[in-house]
Amino acid sequence: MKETPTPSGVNYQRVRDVVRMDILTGVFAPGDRLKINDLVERYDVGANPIREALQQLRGEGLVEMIPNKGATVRYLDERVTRQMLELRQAIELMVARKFAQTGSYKLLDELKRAQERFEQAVRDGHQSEYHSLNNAFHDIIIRAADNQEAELIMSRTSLLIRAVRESVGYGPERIGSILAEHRALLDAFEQRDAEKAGEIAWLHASRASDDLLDQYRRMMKARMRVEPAGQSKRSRVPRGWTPDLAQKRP
Amino acid sequence: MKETPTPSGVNYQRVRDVVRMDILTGVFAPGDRLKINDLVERYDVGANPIREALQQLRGEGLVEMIPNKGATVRYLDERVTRQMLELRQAIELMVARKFAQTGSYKLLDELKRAQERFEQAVRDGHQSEYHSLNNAFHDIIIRAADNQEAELIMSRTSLLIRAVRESVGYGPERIGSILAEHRALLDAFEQRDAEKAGEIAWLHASRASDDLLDQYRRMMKARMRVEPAGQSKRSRVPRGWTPDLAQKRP
DNA sequence: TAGTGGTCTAGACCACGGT
DNA sequence: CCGTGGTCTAGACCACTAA
Repeated sequence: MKETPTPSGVNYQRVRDVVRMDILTGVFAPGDRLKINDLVERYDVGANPIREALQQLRGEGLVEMIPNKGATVRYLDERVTRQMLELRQAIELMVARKFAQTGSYKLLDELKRAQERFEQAVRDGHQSEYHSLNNAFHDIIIRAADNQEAELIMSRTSLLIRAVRESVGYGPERIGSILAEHRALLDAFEQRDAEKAGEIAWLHASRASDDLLDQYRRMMKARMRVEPAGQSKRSRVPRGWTPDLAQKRP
Repeated sequence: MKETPTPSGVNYQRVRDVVRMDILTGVFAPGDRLKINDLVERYDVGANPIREALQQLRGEGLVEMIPNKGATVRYLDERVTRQMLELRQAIELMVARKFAQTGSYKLLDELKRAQERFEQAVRDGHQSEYHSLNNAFHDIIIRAADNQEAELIMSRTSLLIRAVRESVGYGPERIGSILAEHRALLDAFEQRDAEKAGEIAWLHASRASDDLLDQYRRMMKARMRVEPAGQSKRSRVPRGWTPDLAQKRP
């Protein structure tokens, strides 16, 4: 038994990790209030580790906190989703350029093998593996850029975007173009053409964005039809709650 | 008869804001330990608001925290600085493309006026205004992108990079090319040429990066000469530390 | 005005590093 | 194994809101 069921470390880390997981697995839905007392009971620790965990998750963009009002699971509206996707697009372009310029042949080989595995899975119709194999491909490129700041942003936004993505999966025609775009990217890398690689990555990310935003809108529309007023499992949102949390002091 | 000369809000926010300011104004230097007890005394609050403030600053990238070891002001080595500059470069490209595509003529006018003010200040030799006028120009472009995520990253990294930049200023030849690059960017915007605008912004950011990293290395070398090898990053804080807090109770 | 729930303090607890 | 300093708990305090 090498796997610990609960994360290790000091309490505020454990709470942070398990709340993060609970948010990402849908135990807490977007908009749900995260009350200190509920969490105290749920995780059997005092209020302060809870508060610190929530502050950290706020820093990760998973949670919104308002002084004297409390924390809620961040609600991703279309605008914020678009902003994240644009940011990812910019980073994808940057790391692609950098890979074309400085990526070692060893990494290029690794990338080719990742693509091979992806294509094989598609030929075999193993849909459940698409997402992780696609991620594996992009991770190699990103990690090669030696930019932890960018990596951090990519992984954080991945987590948030996964919530939207996980319910729908890829359409069959989209998979085909993903593979084609990856191959074009590999070509550009092999030619050491940074600008071309960047453009392909940019376009690739752009198509992925359009795809995801499409699905997002479809999801919203369906949800609206089925469930006019959402009510979550544990903590209910107070009546008259407005999802407008974006208020900032200029 | 209660005044609030210090930032308002709940304690952990006040502490966060004032510690941030103290870091950025050099009261706390990179590598300094931020001990809970010192801060408790300095700001006259309990440990927990301090801890929460530090957790938030950690999320902003200003502070490093290690469980059971404490917090230190984040030390920006050359690698991290480069990573931030690359990230900013990617974002500059993205927002420039977006401005060329969707920027209103009103904003374009605003941008031209900002550039005018910048050029005038250079003609008049008002060096102290260069930095803020340059920022003003770029801010217009970034804000037009309607991307709070990207804006947040730009402003956070600005704060961190300012610490390196503030000591040196711009060389006279660099200022000339900055102005030329801005004019080229304005041209591309006017032609609505997104790709060209992106490339100019990319190159512009690239030159700024090289410039800053150059100065960074020069600074390090000078520091090394003054303060040779000695003890490494451990125990950088003198024993009888206790900063002269003349500003504790104004 | 009572209730709910976020915030803060005092002090106990405990991990680590030095001697 | 003692001191320093980070972590956590219990409970008081206080902001907001519903009645």
